[in-house]
Amino acid sequence: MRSPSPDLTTRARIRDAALALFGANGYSATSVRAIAERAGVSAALVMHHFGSKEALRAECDAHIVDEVIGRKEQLATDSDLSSTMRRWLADVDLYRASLDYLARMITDGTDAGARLFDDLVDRTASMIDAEVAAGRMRSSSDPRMTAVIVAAHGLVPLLLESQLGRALGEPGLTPALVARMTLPTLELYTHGLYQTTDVLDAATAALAGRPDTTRGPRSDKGAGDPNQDPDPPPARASDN
Amino acid sequence: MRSPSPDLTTRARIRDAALALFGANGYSATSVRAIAERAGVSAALVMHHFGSKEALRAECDAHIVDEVIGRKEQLATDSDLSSTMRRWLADVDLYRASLDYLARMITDGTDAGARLFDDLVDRTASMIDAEVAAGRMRSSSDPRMTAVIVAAHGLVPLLLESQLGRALGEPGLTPALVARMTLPTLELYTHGLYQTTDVLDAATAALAGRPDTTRGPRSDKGAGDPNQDPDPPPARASDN
DNA sequence: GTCTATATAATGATAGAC
DNA sequence: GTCTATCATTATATAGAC
Repeated sequence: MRSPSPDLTTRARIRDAALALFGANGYSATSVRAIAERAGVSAALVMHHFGSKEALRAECDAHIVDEVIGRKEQLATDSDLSSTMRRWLADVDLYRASLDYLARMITDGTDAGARLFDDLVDRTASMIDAEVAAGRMRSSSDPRMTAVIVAAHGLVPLLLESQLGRALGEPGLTPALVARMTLPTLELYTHGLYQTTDVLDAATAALAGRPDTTRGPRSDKGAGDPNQDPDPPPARASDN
Repeated sequence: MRSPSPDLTTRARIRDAALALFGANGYSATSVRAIAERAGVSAALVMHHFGSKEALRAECDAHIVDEVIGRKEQLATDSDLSSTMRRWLADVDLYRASLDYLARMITDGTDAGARLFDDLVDRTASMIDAEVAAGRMRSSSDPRMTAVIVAAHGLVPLLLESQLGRALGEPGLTPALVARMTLPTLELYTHGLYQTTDVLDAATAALAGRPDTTRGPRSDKGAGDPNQDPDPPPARASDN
């Protein structure tokens, strides 16, 4: 499973070793010694090159950001988080270390992770704006929030890599699973999930003020899909 | 920000302190000493009660699972992850520690986290099945995958708590933001994002075999929304 | 049950030889 | 640039007094 360590400088080999271990086990669960061992050098050499464990992490952050923004990579390619993610996910096994590290950056609350996320949201917002202007996407009642939600949803394969894999009977996120996600995702983004506008109408009415009048033989709370029920219709309390 | 430590047994106070610190900083970044200090006891007492740091973690896991499944809580309430999440998110500030810990359980790849996720997926699948049968939701081309995706999307506020907050100009995930997410989420689940079925049709055709015929003046890859482009139409390579 | 004191191991980091 | 040897600190965990 280890990369056959190509022809890199020692410094780069150490950085890659750190990146892989930080990504797999987290920053504080990874010791400088473990990184050194994986890179095939002494622990002292790691310190010699980077000064401190924290500085090594910073260099990993910077390296991943460079990879995502594509400062090196083949020049023609798109150069944002979502397109890089798509490219990496298409060859999950090859890029697992980078994907894992990226996921930790975004969840661990580092500055670099925050910048990546904000950039992703901004680009998503612009993209949606353009598509709406072109008549290809619907406009939302809250474009900024919608952009945030869509951006966040796109990160799900990254954040839940192993869970998605296991829940679908595979050891991890395999290329086959990534491909299999495409259609259902597009279905969701094309038709939604609900057959009718009942739930949306009820929520709109509830937020507008009154408990909603258009409700028929309400089947009770569907019990499912998270982020529902803004505040479970106050069982007629305020206006009665 | 600390809970004024109510009238709990020492053992429970230690467990709550551990839960808060594990959730906020992660397991390996949290020392037994720090837990002891927060609980107002000696480090030795922590070991006396739980035997080891790892055992303490196990007890935290078990406690959160109990809270989620609702073994104690008010009896009438629903008792699964998604309804508990909804309840906790409605009072984010009060339940932040539990929410943070839950997020780590699910991403850290522990057994307990895996069980919670699988349970969430199963319940989501059942819910969707029932709604589809009742004519309130659309059926998917891949129900299992759709259930996994919907379940995963529901976890987003948990996993990206701080990112969502910051990207929307607030210090964290506030109750106001949680409420603000409802409508755009329902819009997405009701109408989708795309105005037309073009992208979905193209993907369906591409996956079916040929590079798709129904395509008009394709505006090029929209560059946005992750999980798109199953394999970017092979720029006529294989069939030519 | 709760503490102080301590054992033992691992950690990040430094010194200095080659 | 790279190593071995070592330091100072912190970690988990134990012993034993109260």
